[in-house]
Amino acid sequence: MRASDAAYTALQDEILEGRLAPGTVLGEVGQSERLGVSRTPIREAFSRLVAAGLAIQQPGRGTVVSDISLEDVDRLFEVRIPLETQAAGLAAQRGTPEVFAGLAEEFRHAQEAPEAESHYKLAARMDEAIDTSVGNRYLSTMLANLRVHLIRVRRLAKDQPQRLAESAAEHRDICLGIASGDPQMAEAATSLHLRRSLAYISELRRTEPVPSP
Amino acid sequence: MRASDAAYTALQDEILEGRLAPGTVLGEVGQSERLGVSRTPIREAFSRLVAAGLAIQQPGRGTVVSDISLEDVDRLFEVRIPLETQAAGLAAQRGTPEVFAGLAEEFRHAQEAPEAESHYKLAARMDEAIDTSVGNRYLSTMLANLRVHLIRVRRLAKDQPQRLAESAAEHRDICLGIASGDPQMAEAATSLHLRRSLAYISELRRTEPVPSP
DNA sequence: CTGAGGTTTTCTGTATACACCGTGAAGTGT
DNA sequence: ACACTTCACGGTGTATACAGAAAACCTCAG
Repeated sequence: MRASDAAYTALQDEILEGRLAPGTVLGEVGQSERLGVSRTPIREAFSRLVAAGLAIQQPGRGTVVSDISLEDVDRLFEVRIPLETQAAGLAAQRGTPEVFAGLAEEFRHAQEAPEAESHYKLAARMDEAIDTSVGNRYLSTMLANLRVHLIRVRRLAKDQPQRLAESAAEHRDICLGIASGDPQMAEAATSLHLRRSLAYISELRRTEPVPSP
Repeated sequence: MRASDAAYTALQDEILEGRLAPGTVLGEVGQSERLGVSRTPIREAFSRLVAAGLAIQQPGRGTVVSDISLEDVDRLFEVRIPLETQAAGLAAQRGTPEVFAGLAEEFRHAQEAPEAESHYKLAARMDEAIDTSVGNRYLSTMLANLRVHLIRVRRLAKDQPQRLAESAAEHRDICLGIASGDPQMAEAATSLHLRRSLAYISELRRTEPVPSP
């Protein structure tokens, strides 16, 4: 493992988990001392953080953790909905039906016993299956970039068990649509799922406008 | 101007212009001597090239200029069509109609005297107007990443004057759709333009499968 | 002539030293 | 008392030196 990779992974995890709050100023020397590596790998890690959108470089002040709020959810979904819809449609055309039929079955089980950790694990496997089925590196890269930010959003909108069960059912519909080989069905199921997710988060935002002062 | 920025700009230009052919191995020491800077800025430039998808890091061999072919056009458009369609629709909802009405007028003039340089300049201005109208940094970032690759594709598919005139007319339709404030009209015009562009490039590929041995 | 093993060379990854810029604070002059 | 200037400190940007590893080449044996 390269030191720069380790530094990037550590910093990314801390930002995604909220341990490094938005607005925190990251100094090269400070982080190099804290993580026990030289400034060179830290610089590379900072560059990658900026490229991923997790931090921004302010001239003269240094690198600061980028801000994320529930307001960004709308803008994230404006990109996510068309991209994931397209991905699902292409997966329906090119994927192996048995793979997604199996995933649908797993989501059926997950629907009965909603649990956040395993749910997101399973959803990640579905995303991976779609990625490999589509076989488009440009699409995969963009979706990967998006998912990093979605992890931060997920922290802001803590899911309730009821929503998790609904989400599992919607994921199952997506898998069934892909397995059936019908692009429009897969696209419709994906669009429905994402719009319901967005509606759920928007409802949360309306209920409690400020989750953390 | 930082040395790392200069190095990145120089390398990006050379890759986009084809002076650095795909498959070329870029050594840190070689490029540092050629560009007259140290290895440190070169390393940062390489990282940005890899992040942009213009180069890939092969373990042990170094950084090589990524391959681009007419086969990639299909995959690029699989991402471009949904993203640009979404952007046009959002611009129709949020943009200033007068701006796009003015752009439509400019495209009408460009349609009468097709010229590649000014055409792409004008198209870039339209993209910029859409970006600012939408006001979504995630969408803007992804479109910017895409456009880098589209420049390389443009080199492979040299436009004929007839196609340029058609393209100007299609751009004009997009601007008129956005100016009218009708998202669906803007989306339809965008989808039509992109699909016709793709069809034109696909026709080129069918005609001359190997543009450069 | 071919293959395997060793050596050499060149590469990247990391650490560190130095220079420059920007900012902030303190002191002085008005 | 306020404002302006200057000095100092911390920061990033860049250069370079060193270590480890991998690949290519050369040599020797079969």
